Amino acid sequence: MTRRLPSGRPIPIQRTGPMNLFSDIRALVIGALDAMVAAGDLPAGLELAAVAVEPPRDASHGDMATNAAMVLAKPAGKSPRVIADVLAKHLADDPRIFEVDVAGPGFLNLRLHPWVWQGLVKSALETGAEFGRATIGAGIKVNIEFVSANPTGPMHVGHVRGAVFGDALARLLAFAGYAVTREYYINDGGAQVDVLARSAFERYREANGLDPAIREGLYPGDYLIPVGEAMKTKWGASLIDQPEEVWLAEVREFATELMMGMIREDLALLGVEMDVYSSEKALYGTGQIEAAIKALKEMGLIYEGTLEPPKGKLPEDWEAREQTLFRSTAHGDDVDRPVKKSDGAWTYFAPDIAYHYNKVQRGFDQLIDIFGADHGGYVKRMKAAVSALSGGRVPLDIKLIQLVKLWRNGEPFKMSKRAGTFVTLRDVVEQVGADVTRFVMLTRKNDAPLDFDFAKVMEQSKDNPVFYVQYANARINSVMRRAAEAGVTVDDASLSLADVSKLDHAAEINLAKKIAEWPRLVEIAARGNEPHRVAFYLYELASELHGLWNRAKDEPNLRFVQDDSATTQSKIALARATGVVISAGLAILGVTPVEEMR
RNA sequence: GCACCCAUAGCUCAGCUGGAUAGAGCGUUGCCCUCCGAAGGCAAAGGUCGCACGUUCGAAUCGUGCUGGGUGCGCCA
Repeated sequence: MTRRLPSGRPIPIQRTGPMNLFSDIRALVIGALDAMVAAGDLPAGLELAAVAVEPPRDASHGDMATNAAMVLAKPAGKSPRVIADVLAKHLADDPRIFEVDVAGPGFLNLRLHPWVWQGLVKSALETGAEFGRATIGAGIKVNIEFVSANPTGPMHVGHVRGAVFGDALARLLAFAGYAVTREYYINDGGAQVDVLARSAFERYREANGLDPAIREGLYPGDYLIPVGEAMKTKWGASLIDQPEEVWLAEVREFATELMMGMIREDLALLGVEMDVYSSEKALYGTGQIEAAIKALKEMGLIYEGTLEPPKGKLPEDWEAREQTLFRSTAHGDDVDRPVKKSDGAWTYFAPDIAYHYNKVQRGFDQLIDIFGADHGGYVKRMKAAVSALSGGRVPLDIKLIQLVKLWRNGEPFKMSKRAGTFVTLRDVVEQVGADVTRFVMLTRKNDAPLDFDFAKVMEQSKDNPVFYVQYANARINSVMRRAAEAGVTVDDASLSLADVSKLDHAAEINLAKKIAEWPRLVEIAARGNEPHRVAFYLYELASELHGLWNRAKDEPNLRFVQDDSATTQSKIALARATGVVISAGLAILGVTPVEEMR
């Protein structure tokens, strides 16, 4: 039977099937509202942006709910019930709609025919890994700057969360249709790289058989020993008796480069790859800082002045001094910020302004910075600078990443170089693996602190969300193997032709409904720059699958593998569609799906 | 003193550009293993969403003011 629209026109066969059912149904609602305007039931020119179609909180209310009648009641000057009643009649004409009812203050609850959900299983199989890919990004060029750890040593556990978050956000936005650039800002222009050079020089003396003098304030880490040896290979003993002025710049560059090599390796261990590495040092002496400050000056945002001392916590050596200041208060900041120290040298903020100016000039439509929570004080001034330098065109979103609290043997512990409890990124990845590390780091909102317990994240039980999700995928693979052994063809092409109308049990439809939420979830997560939503969704999806599985103990007709091979195939299609979404979700988190639990 | 972040069940946390009776896991209590994988399953109890006003048809969600915790506040990066 050919399905027809209310107009009588046959519904065109969709090659890929529905993708985002929620936006499809929202389009249906908008269309119906337009028809109501045409029929004079609603005034023209209504703002429809607030009309939403969402899953109801309580599943007993139906499959989807729309608030259209309530948000339009006031502007239309009609009671919500009146609008809802007419709208319901329009919606009921659509072949996908099984039932519409008006509830509460004017909600419209929709129930869809089972074939809509069953068809979605097919869509997921046909589109495979692309299922859920969104277009809301519309090719917008977004730059995500993250990690940006100082190039003075290996990455430690404190850097891991930001690295994982940034990378997952990049993957998420790419999946949502943005053109994403991952970028690392190398802080190689400040005093800390001089300290690095001096520390490396002591290890160089050590490599030449002399006692290293690792004074207070130098970096004591062993990781500099190979740097000293590499210096010996390069320079022999020729630098040993030279004064610092002779070697500092050269050694600084040499050591920084080796540190960056180490950091790149650390990132690779986590599966993080940057597209661009930008150097702070490269901004000095090239006129870029001066150009950025000049641009601000031309807007009247740079002046010479004296800052008020902070109230309540007056530094002991406070002394009012005139400095070059950026009028960040003109763009939402609380006080103006210095771009030059009192001795005339640039503050750290100045090259940062130039760097963000550079990103704006490279043509990015949106900037995202990922900072540690301790850099919260920089948010307003950085936003002010970007707002000024882009003429308000380029939004800057700054995500602050809260601390990770480490637990071992049920006891919290703090990192300390002296106590030997300094935990490197490498330590973490080698102990628990990159997949577990990544998943766990993404099971919290970025602005909530996170507990990381080395024992718990490795635990193989349903209490561990990593395991729970991976186990769901393993179960899917397990039933597919069994089905194949029973002689059922289970490749995606065959499965997408399976008779999905056999999936008529409520528990099966519920799983299909959860799958249907995936494209919508991608959009919501991308809109808010919130990759953690993917992790929570995957947990819920896994939960639906496990629920169906457990239910099959009492109801054998729910088992994935049945005597009849056609029935098996349709049930495997559902399992496989779930697997497709789990794999797609894990790919956004940067986690490898496992096929078997061992 | 000021700014930013946080506050939801005994614990750890979700909660969708404001939506209906606020959810999950752990823990507690009670049942259940001949069953595609019991490294579990089913069910129950458990909440003035920190407090108070306000906006709204409707507030955990938005605004203001408090309380409590965290982070930061020129001459570090």
